[in-house]
Amino acid sequence: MIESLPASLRDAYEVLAAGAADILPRDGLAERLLAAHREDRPLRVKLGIDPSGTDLTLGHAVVLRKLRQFQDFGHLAILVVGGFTGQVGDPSGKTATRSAQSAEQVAANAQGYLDQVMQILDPDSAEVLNNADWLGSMSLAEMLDYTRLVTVAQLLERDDFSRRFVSKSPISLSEFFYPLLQAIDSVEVRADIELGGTDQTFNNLLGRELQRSRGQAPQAVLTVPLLVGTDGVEKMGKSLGNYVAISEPAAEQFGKLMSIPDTVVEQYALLAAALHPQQVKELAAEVAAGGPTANRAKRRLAREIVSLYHGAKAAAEAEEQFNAVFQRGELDVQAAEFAWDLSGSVHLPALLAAAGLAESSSAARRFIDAGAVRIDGVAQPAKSYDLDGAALEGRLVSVGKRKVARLTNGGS
RNA sequence: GGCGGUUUGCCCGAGUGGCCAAAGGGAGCAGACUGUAAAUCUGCCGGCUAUGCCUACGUUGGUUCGAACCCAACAGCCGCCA
Repeated sequence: MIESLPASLRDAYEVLAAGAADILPRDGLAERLLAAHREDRPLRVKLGIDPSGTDLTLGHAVVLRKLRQFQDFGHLAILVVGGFTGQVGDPSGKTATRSAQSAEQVAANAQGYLDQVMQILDPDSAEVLNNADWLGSMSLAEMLDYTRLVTVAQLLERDDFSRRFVSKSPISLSEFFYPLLQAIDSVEVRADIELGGTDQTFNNLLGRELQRSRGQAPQAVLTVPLLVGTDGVEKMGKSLGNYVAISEPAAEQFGKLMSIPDTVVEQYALLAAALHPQQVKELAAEVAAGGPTANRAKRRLAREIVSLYHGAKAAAEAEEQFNAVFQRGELDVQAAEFAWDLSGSVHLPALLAAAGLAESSSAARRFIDAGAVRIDGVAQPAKSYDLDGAALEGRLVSVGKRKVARLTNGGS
């Protein structure tokens, strides 16, 4: 199948298949690409989204980047907002019943969420639909008709359900409906392909069944893997503090990306950047070479990713700032200002805590004693907690290499 | 419903009446080295303008000059029985 693709589709296939955790059925993607080519129409590529209030991270962005690639090859992104399913709560990967969101909450979250999503997608070839529009008005008879296509045994095969079943923790009937509802979406939007994380595999495959029953060509399913966090071990997530948010300043992103372990550079290049699979291979080889070559490769990766969200110019500036601060050991001259009463004697631990450079004044003392606190780059001696305020005005105070503030006189 | 066990800091886990802000490990943070990578070494890892004070060992109450440690009740978790 893949071999039989015309040359013009080969490259598209290579790019679109790159980084996928799974493509089901195996030749489904190639088959759909061929069909679109034959019929001279764009593919309808579905992605279900559950707007949450949070900032998008590079982890969330993986599947969106994949969708963007489809757009770049002329296909149509179909975003299905879970206005209805959000009220049910996705049981995927959960070990307990998930708290459902009200329709109002979903709507409130949707706008800010979509704004972020559209930084990655091309809004001109994206359709945003809300599944409340068809699920909300569906008759019970119609619904029951769909339920005939799924058996309980099938549902129980999913490991999140089976684990809960075995351990006798409750599974509400509404949760059983979730995969079905999501599958009905595929019928409604006539999806050619559905994207999702690996945890969505079951739901997405169910879409095929329902489509077939309604006389549609079953969608191909393409799942993407989870992105590992900047620590290189755990999955990227807010609670672990190992994430890079797409809305973060360029310099922050650059720095965080430079700190990822070598072992995950290839993964990031594949999943978080917009590089051709060929370029990813080159990058991986450079990292494996070690030394300065590896460093250059990682820089390139960081530049590529930062450029996606802030543009090439900002990425170059971020790298320059990185060089200044971490390579030449200069202080970040663009440090935020912090106003504090500098008349008379100043208690440094209290100042550091108030400026957010330390979590508490006790922690600030520890930093001072450890030699991590510098004033204009000069390490503060241990146990020296009280300083003359007049000598601090306009100075740069730093804790470690990342936390810096410029002091100004003010405050109460 | 009955009996037994268990509950310690971000996580794991020692401690069973004063020497306990609580061993050890992991994670994390800082310093040295470096490619803000890895590996390695060192220090820190409850709060407080601080040679002391305060809060903390599931919750509440009690015994005691003194409780993470003993007692009681309650709650959570685990096991056995019904």
